[in-house]
Amino acid sequence: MSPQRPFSTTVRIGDVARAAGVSVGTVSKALNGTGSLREETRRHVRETAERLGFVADARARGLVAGRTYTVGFLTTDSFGRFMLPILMGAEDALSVGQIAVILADTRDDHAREQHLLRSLRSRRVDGLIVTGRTTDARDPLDVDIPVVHAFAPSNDDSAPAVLTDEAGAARLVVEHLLAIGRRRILHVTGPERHRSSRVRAEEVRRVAGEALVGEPMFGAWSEEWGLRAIDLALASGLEFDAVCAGSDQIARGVLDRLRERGLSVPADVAVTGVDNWDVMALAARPALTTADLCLAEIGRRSGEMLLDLVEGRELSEQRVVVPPRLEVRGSTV
Amino acid sequence: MSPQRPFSTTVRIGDVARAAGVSVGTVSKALNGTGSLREETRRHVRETAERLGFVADARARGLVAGRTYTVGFLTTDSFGRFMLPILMGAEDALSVGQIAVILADTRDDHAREQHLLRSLRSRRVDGLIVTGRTTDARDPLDVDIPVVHAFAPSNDDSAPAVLTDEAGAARLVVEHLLAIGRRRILHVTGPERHRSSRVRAEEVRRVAGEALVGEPMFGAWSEEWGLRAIDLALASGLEFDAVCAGSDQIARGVLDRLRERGLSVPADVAVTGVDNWDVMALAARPALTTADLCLAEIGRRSGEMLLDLVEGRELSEQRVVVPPRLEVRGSTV
DNA sequence: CTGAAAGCGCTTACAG
DNA sequence: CTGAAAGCGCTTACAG
Repeated sequence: MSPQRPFSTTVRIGDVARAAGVSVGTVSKALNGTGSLREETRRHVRETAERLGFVADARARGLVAGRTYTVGFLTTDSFGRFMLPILMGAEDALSVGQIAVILADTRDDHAREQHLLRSLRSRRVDGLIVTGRTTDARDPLDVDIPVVHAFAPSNDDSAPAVLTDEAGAARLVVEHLLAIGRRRILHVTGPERHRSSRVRAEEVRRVAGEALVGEPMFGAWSEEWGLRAIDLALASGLEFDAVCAGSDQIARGVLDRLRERGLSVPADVAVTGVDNWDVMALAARPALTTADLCLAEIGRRSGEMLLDLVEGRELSEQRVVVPPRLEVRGSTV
Repeated sequence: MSPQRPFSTTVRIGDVARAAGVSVGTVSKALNGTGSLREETRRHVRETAERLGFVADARARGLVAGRTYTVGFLTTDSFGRFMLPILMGAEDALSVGQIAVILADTRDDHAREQHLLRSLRSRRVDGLIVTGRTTDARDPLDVDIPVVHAFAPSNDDSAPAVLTDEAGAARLVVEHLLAIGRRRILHVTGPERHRSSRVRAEEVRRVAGEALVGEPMFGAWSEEWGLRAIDLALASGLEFDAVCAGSDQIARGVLDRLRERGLSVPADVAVTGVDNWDVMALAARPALTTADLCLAEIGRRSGEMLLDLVEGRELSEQRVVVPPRLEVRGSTV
């Protein structure tokens, strides 16, 4: 008896066996529905187990099964807002397979990552979901268990992954702006060093064509940049009837400054965002039309994919791209 | 060999023993620094283990140790933004004790909670951190392992808990407003059914005394309510030189509407929030003075407390209240 | 100083 | 249909 549980009341399979007057093997079979037992025996054992509150020790079970029914959720840089829906989605999918998820946050620290990976190995997790704060690619992990990359892709293109459709999100909003008749679209987005800024800007350019006003304006993922970008655009005499912002935060800055400059949304200028971050998109005035990247869906698909991998099933697709969804609100219509 | 790891390369203690030419017992002692071995043997075994990439199976180890070095993080309602810093803080503290955290999100569903608790029991977690979306109290859990309540208190006052200082946060901002000479303070806060609104409002009333203008205005935790509250206050002819908002979101609505009504902040009216939610407080114009509830610290202390409990140490305090911190920015000075 | 054996709590062939 | 025994991968008294 360990010192930390002086009155440990945990009931073991032997206790159930004794109480039911059968062997431990019989208890195991009765509870797992395996072997061939008389229905009466099975029921009797089950009732006894229930009465004693027996729950089999997953460690012991896993020791012989060769699995732990546990996976690691590794975030390669610090654990931000975007992780939350992904994590929830993954947990959802994995709980179907009775799988628990262990959290590991590397804080962008290599030594810490090594340490966490060692800990996850020692726990013999069945697999890993790897994610990060940005959609920039990361180096592959050196582990010998199944890995699914979620949101943040791997440098190794063949690695199983569930990703956002960056270009698709851009296409969605631009096509919407064109559809409502806008022909002078300004693109204000995040830093050029981020892959998602570059990919989206490229797609905006491609889809908008002639309708793109000036060059994409790269800056920061902040409201402040949204404010400033409008000042810059107006100062340089650009004329536009729509702003396609790279994120909801940027879009909010854009909306606020347009209003302050006496421009009316959507009458004079239509505005779109990306993320569908409720706290931004719904509090915006008017509420923001935006592309939802469906992060929870990304988490869910990642969990399902990992489950397939762990259970040795063939993957239908090695690399899933989750389609974004357009949320139309007052900032465009 | 299980089907899902056809080429399982996992090295076991027996492999190390064979390679090093010693018994498994000796390997165990060498790696754990127990028993009495020749320094040379110890080193040889360690080198061999290192070379083979051996990492001991935590399940097997735990089976004899009577512990799993695993705890559950149970969120009693859905998993929101506030949970994130708490979770990160807890993970920080627990990783010191080599403890992994398993996530369990009940989604406010009783059946789901029961199911998750059963799963956590089967995994023999050493303890539980229980939290929730609001600071309203919840019914105690029926489990026989150590539990620490974080952020969301238990109905059982004697249960170990690490809590926010709701009243303290209110006191901090009101004292600050008084200190900078404001004498007509309006209090705009969340719904009255939330404990945190009530507790804070009571403290605002107590500390502000005569300086409180009208009654506390209960509403919602949203920017929209902040906007509307200012309209209501001005319409009813209230005069005030400060607004003490119940959250950063409310404060942001307040700031926006004050500006739109031509009032200058902080010259005419000073504004404070609660939360120090960067994305709100820093994007506010001007940046928001606010009380930080120090959620990461709450997580950290919860982890430490659980560690003490699990390892059978006496708790110095059964119930810790983490002091909030005032962040002074442009909205008041 | 080192090894053989028992045991942690289960499951699963294998006997009977 | 049920039980005794071996085994999963470790640790820890106990011999020697």
